[in-house]
Amino acid sequence: MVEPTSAPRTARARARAELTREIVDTARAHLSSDGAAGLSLRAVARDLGMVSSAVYRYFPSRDELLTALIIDAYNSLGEEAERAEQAVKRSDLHGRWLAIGNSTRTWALVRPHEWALIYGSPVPGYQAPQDTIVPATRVSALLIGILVDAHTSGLSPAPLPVPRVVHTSLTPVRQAIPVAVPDDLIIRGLMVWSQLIGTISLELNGQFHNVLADTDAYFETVIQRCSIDIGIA
Amino acid sequence: MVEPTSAPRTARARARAELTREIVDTARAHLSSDGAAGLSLRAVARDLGMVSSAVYRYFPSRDELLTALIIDAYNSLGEEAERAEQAVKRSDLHGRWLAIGNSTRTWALVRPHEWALIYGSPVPGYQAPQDTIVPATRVSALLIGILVDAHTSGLSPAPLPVPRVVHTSLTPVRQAIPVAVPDDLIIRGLMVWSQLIGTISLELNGQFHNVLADTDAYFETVIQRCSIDIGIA
DNA sequence: TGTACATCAGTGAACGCGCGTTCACTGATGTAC
DNA sequence: TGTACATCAGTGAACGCGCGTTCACTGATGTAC
Repeated sequence: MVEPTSAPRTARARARAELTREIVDTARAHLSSDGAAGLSLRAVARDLGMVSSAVYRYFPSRDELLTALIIDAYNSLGEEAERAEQAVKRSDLHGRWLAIGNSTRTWALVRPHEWALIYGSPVPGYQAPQDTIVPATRVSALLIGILVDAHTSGLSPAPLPVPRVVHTSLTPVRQAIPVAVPDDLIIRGLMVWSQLIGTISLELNGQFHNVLADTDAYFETVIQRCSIDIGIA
Repeated sequence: MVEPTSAPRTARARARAELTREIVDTARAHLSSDGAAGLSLRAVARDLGMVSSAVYRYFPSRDELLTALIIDAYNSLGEEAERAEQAVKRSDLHGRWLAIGNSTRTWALVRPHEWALIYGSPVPGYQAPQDTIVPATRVSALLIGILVDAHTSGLSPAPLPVPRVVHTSLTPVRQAIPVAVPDDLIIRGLMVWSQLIGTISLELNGQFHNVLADTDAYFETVIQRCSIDIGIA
């Protein structure tokens, strides 16, 4: 949850922690019916049987509540993907990737509005603060781990040439990768990540209507082919 | 535009066509500031110097106006992509694909909110009607054209096996493809299409912050690599 | 060509609703001596 | 251990705002004879 209040002592502190959680939970439920733009403090308060102004004891504004929801969503997805990935034998790079892909999609299908919150179009008038950056990277960190392992075990595919401009453009990501990995592999990783997020978003947004009859089967094929692209099939 | 009023005779009809267009144009402008969920009939009316109820002479409800915007957006993107693709020599499949990719991204960068309207998360409480289906397929129709040409000129890459379930799942898309094309190529096409839409959406949603310094260069590499995947590099 | 009637665009008031946020307040809980 | 004071959660009223949609109406434009 958002406030890592370590072992609240007093009754007051315990009540506060609990209500904070209840507010966030209720807000999350509202997301499903009205989307992020329609998230309303008053509606949340109503559901909890409190007066709308009372919520201000817990969140200074509607946007802070939104931020809490975003952070929670990233963490929830991150935990799910980590759990799935860690259940696979370390040496099974292919299996680790499938675990990430499948758990991410499953998470998204269960919580389409939370997915939209983190990977959908930005909420107008809302600017995500710095606090969301770290939780946002948990899934990609797992993918980076696989790429690094693939590289150090010499599995990577024959690299394609990478133009100088693109090499330079990769400077920011490279910060997030613990060891030196070839530009080509980074690009393959980025493309596979885009493919994953993009495919899930297209499915959730209904763009596969009149295109695919069975999105489960298609998705399975997509992640299988992605693992060929990064040389871990 | 939405109403293909062929040669309006009377002054009244001409005025009506013009005002309809002005309403849509104004609504489109409002999209940029507040997003689709915040689109307001009253605000549009105010901007046009009319009373809010007058808009109901032109659009029976807010949702109809949204529908008009969606159809316009699909058509605008479709026209742009078609123009770009048709400027390339028919035999240059690689160039045709680059034209589609680049024109689509350029269109999206200029009109991020219209992009969100058609490829972003669905507007809560709004259900797109049938009228949007045809304009929605213009870009993918161009891609299908390239795939067909690649196949008939024997350019396609060595096909990977496609599971039976996936074959069946492709039934709906196959309706949209004039000639018989191998399952493998259809899947490659779908993946390339997802890669295109996904990459552009990730860029617009700010997911490449702290990842890529130069998204132009990265995108160029992505579409180059996509054309390898569909065997037209 | 001129008149009578029908159609239509735009007005202005109203209905009923929801929202975020502020503020002075009461009463319960926690803390320091 | 008991009391005095400080902190805090929650109340209820209010401010000022915006929204979609309906309706009876006026006056201009179009049409049929």
